[in-house]
Amino acid sequence: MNNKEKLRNAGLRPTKQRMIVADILLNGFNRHFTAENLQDEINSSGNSMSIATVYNCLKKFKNCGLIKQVETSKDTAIFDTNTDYHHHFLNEETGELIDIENEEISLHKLPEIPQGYLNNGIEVIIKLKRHN
Amino acid sequence: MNNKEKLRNAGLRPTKQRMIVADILLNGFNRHFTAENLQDEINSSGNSMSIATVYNCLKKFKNCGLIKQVETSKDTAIFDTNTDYHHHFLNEETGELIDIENEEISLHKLPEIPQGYLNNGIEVIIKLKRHN
DNA sequence: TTTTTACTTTAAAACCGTTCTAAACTACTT
DNA sequence: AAGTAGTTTAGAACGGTTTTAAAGTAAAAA
Ligand SMILES: [Mn+2]
Ligand SMILES: [Mn+2]
Ligand SMILES: [Zn+2]
Ligand SMILES: [Zn+2]
Repeated sequence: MNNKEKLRNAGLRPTKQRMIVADILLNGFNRHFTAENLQDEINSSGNSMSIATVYNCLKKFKNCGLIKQVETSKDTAIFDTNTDYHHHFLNEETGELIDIENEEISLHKLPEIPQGYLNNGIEVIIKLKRHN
Repeated sequence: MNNKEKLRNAGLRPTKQRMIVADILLNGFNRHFTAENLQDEINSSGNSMSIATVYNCLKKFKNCGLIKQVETSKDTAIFDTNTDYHHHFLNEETGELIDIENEEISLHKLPEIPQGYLNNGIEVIIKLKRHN
């Protein structure tokens, strides 16, 4: 499935800007990135895009499930092209994230979900500190 | 141990402002809160404090381990008086956090920590969606 | 096709949580 | 009491993100 189809499939109009973003993000190589990272990459690919559009686009992609946003308390939002169920190591000094594949971890015994709610995703973050 | 001792123990001067904050936060009842929540509570207790001092204080308390900060991608930092090892349910719509005690969950099989790093804390977040 | 409609992009301003600045103040040491 | 190191503060600055509103574009209707 090409990127235009992926966008249409997701219910998004394949605008010029969304295609540029899709070409960068949906190429099979996974990455963690910020809005600014993405805009830099757009610029260095010879294109350009307003930061508002970058954010609009990321919000749409996220709501469609084409990308995810990682749960961290960093002041900058971090997105993830890896939409599979997986977890992260977080280097708190640098903010760097490293994937933990689902098979590498196992959650035995989960707590009871509060009345009236559904489990809508589990995220495990293992914070890392540099060893002396 | 009273609050003044707790502060001294932590290597912090027991200033008037820190005592006000300690009286609110270190009373044995755990809570999740933002800087603004805390300032509101300070105000409604008849005291007042500049927002810079609230943030300074929270940073010191956090660095001393008197409180923690929860890992979430909300745009406002959320602090936690519960410093025991525990986890959270996160209602993504409202931002509300609910504690998951350590005994309620069990992580079997942890991934190998990357070379040169140490495990500096694990946080599990179970995102909740309201059931239809 | 042409026209209409809804959606999208954009630069710029606004927003908002948080940090910085630098001067006044306070806790502790001598 | 005097000295000094640490703290508080109002206000400005900062940085990531969202809003605004006008111009542009994609899809639908005619
Ligand atoms: Mn934050
Ligand atoms: Mn954020
Ligand atoms: Zn990832
Ligand atoms: Zn908690």
